[in-house]
Amino acid sequence: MDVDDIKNMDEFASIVGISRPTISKYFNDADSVRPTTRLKIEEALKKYKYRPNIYAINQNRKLTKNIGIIVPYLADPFFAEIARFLERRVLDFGFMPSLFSAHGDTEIEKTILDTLRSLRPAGVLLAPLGRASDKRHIEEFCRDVPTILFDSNIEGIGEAFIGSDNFSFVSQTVEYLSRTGSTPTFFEMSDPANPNANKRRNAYLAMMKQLELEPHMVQIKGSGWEFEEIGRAGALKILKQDALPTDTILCSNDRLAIGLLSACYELGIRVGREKDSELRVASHDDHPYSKFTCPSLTTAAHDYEAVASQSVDTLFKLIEEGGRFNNREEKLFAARLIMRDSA
Amino acid sequence: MDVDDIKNMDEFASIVGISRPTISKYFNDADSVRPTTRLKIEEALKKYKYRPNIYAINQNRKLTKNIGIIVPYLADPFFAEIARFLERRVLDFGFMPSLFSAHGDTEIEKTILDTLRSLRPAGVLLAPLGRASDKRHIEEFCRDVPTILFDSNIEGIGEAFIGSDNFSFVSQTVEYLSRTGSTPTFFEMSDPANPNANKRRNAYLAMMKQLELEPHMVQIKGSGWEFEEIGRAGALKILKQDALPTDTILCSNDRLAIGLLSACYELGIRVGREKDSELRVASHDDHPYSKFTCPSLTTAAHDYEAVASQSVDTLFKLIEEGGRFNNREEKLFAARLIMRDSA
DNA sequence: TAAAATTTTTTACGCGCGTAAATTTTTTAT
DNA sequence: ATAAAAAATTTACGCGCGTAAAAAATTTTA
Repeated sequence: MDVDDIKNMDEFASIVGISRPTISKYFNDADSVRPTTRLKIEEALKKYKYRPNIYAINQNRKLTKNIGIIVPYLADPFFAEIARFLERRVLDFGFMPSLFSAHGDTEIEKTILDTLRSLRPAGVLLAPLGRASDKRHIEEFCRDVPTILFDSNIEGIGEAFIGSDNFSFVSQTVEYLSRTGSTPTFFEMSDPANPNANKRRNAYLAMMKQLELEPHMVQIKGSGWEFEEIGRAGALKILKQDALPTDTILCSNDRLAIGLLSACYELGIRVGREKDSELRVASHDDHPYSKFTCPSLTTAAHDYEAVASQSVDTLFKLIEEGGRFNNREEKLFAARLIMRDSA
Repeated sequence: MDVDDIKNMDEFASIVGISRPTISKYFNDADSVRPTTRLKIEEALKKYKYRPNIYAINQNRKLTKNIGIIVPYLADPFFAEIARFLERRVLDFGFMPSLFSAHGDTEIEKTILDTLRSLRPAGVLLAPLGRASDKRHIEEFCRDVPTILFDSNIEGIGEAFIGSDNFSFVSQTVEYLSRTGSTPTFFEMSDPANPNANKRRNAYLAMMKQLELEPHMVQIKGSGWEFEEIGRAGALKILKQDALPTDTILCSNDRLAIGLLSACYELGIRVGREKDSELRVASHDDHPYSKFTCPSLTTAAHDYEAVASQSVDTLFKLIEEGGRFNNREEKLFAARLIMRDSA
């Protein structure tokens, strides 16, 4: 008989013939009870499919089994992808991920933080908006909830930061481009909201200096998270003016590059590393779509898996240690150069 | 003084000088208390920033304020986009959205359903995987939780379905393509997991019959959710064999088209409606990236806003009516033809 | 100003489970 | 076999809030 009108743990306990506290213990850690009783419980579980009430559980536990995951913009496949890895890994630890997107909006990010606080999560993985974030708000949140920052760093906020080593990204692309052709011109937004963008700019300048090459920058205007459109509009303007200092472009990120490549196509500018090409284009991130641009995009790839794993592992280490680290760790992962047709 | 060591509603009540049941009433509906007391509560709320414990609330309410949102694949920007609209609208109703992605996996979809059941949500918005879904599992879920299906229909499951009118999509593209050039060949996966794909195929055949044109189909192999890669691989094969019946392609969806366009580019096949073009390509969905393909993609656009609004509105109507409709409504929205450069 | 209607308070109980302490039972080691 | 260790049980309390019913206070209406 498939009876599922079991209302509470008491009823279930009396059906199994085991006391409620033991059942409770089982649900907190299945290995903490004797194998024979565990078997009895699990057999009964299949017949009667009872589940403890989540709200009653979390009301009494000091620590819930929730892990908050916040990304700045989920419509960006890059974040959707990393969120996927994070979710999986959180589930592996037997915790429950809750995914939120700030949709590029400061107020939404704050609201999410407030909401999350009331969920009393065991920990939070936060990729902040960046410059648009309300730093004080985040800081206050981090005082109450064990939080790991990823992707975008905010100095001194959160118990640790896991991200990508922007210098590794840019040094590889710059080295490759300058070795195989003319000097790369750096293509970016003039006033980027993301801290990685600034680090990439600095890395470009440092790398050019190191190679004793003259740096060139093209900075386009735009705000918000519609990077493809910004890149496209900016590129159309620059290309029509014929204002490119060199015939090689290094984009700050792939989404700008996607926009730039569409502009090149529209203007009939051949992009690639072949002889009849007028322009080479490379970029950073290995965006899920960079394989399908025209031509396919040479780029520096994140190690999604590593960043996600390290973030989650660090968070659980943090939780185990009571929510505080003695010193704020920063772990950065190197890039892997992906050679495709655009450069 | 900014004191926030208020532990429970009792403490807060005594600080405000109002009884706890009244405070409780206020949090359930701010308008249900006298304006003067409401003011008193809200002033105190600013000073002491107390929030009722979410778990204790939901334990005793028959109905929580949670709304589950499930999409099949969040790394697809189409779903990320519609999820954004849904979240916003749910928040407007004063409810709390919880977003989940099945990541294209049947088991994950089932797990999400089980998880969601234990969250006792007031209602659920579900875009199922499609053919890969465990129909019985979903059906069982729908018996317990008021559920609206969107995007992908499963006959008879859920209290209503909100989606796009595939015939409207395909009829517009077919009509346009056949009027302005040669007969469109339908490009699709041979064994699509999504029910919309089947409806689009049927719509294509019906429309061709209506126009008294000979239908042509190119069906490529592939499974999973990496549609761009599938489209690209399939297109490379077909194009290399020179096996296209006509010089106009209508893709079942934009993601396949993105892959196809990258294959065309690689093979040096000029796509567009200009005289020197060899191929015209059109598609359906108005994917966020279809504006940036090379050339930009002529497509039929979803009314994201309308589908999202209607879905949420219908869900709340359902909740108000106690979780059951007398007859299962199906509401379909027409497409809008977006003319770009590819056809 | 009194009566009627509304709001608030008081009182009291229950939700489903965590958890601690003391006791009993079962398992493992000697 | 007996002692020691481990696991399970019993007992009992608390978490923070919803909610119902009755009484009291306030506001509105006549």
